[in-house]
Amino acid sequence: MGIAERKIRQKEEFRASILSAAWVQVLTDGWQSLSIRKIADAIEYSIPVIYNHFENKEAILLEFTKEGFQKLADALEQAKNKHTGPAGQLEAMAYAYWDFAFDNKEFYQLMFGLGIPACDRVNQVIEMKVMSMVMISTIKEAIAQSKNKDADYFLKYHTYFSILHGLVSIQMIEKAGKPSAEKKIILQDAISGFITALVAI
Amino acid sequence: MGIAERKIRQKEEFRASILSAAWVQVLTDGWQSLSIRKIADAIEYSIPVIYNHFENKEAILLEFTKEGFQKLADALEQAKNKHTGPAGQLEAMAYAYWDFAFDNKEFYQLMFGLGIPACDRVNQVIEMKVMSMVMISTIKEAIAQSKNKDADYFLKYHTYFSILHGLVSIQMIEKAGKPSAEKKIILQDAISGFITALVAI
DNA sequence: TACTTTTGTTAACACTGTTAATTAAATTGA
DNA sequence: TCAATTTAATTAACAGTGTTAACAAAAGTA
Repeated sequence: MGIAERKIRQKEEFRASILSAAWVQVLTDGWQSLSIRKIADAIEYSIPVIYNHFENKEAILLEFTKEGFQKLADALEQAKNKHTGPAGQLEAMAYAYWDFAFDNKEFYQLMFGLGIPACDRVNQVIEMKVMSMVMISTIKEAIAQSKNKDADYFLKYHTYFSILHGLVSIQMIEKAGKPSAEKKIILQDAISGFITALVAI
Repeated sequence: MGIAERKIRQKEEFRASILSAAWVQVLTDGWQSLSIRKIADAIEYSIPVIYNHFENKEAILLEFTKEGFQKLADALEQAKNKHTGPAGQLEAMAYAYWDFAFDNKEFYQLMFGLGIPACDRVNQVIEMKVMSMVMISTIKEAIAQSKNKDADYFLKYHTYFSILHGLVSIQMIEKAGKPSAEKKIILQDAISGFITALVAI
């Protein structure tokens, strides 16, 4: 009797329709405004049916997080396979990473918990510009004393800032507590590379 | 008549008490669980009084965001002033940045919209490890072909990943739309520095 | 057909931010 | 000092949110 098989198939279809409806919501209004109620409304079922297929809202987000990392991994692998040498591969993967992030913004923001609220907020915080200025002035001095005096200070500032934020936020995502003192060598490694490239070259 | 002055002073105290109560909430349960109702409860006033001092919840968060950036700017400046050469300053500022982030985790997460949800999520996503493996294997190859064959591949992977994520997320925070093709030179700049340090040294 | 299991719905709970209408308090003017 | 006015604070509600217990309807099994 194929009844059991059909039921499994139907359950799978139902599950897919939930994810599909959720995805439409996300593309329209972002993760913040995704709600179980809206999904239920879109698939024209009552709210609790969704809980027959997903334990909670978090489980739905987890599904998309997995999908996102799978897509990213695929994109990186594909970029890697187009080159032979590891240096070229790392460069190609970097571009692929960048492209993935901005071509799949919703995925990326979910995967790394990038809250959009800060987006609107940060831009009206002049205090941030104070911080920028401290960084930029030092970068300018460094360039002035370096061999490559026509380096783009704003570019270098952006790089410096991004490296710092990247190190910190990846660390925060991966582990909850304070990072061990040893973890600072990651910072040391990354920033010494930057400074060397900035000053000595 | 000092009544007006007293009223202004009281209003300022009230405002401060709201922020103070909010901060206690944040330290206890994080940004996600901060609510107007809990603040009102803590200061033993009804809910709407809060709206006499802050336009909305976002305005309260904005206040803390400003404070956070001010603290960060101060920390950076202080670190900078302990050194004379720009290279040493940039290094010291990097450590100060790192320390600020982990000593003021709540501030940092608010300032850069780091959603904690991803924290719990990411750790149970095996798909992320697939992505890591693609990166790590390439890093390993690069090290094998480099002059410094006993470089720590995991450290280098972490650095590579952090640079990429930092560049992307800073870009996403600063501007809403897709970054122009020119913005890719930031990526090129940062990643070429990393690859050079990894392979050629 | 009668029984059992699965599936879906209604209604509610406990929250959230925000605001209109109303009452209480404080200040001002006569 | 007393009435009028302005300011401050409250109650109650609106429109949402995730989640779940209790119940009804449909489907499958004997």
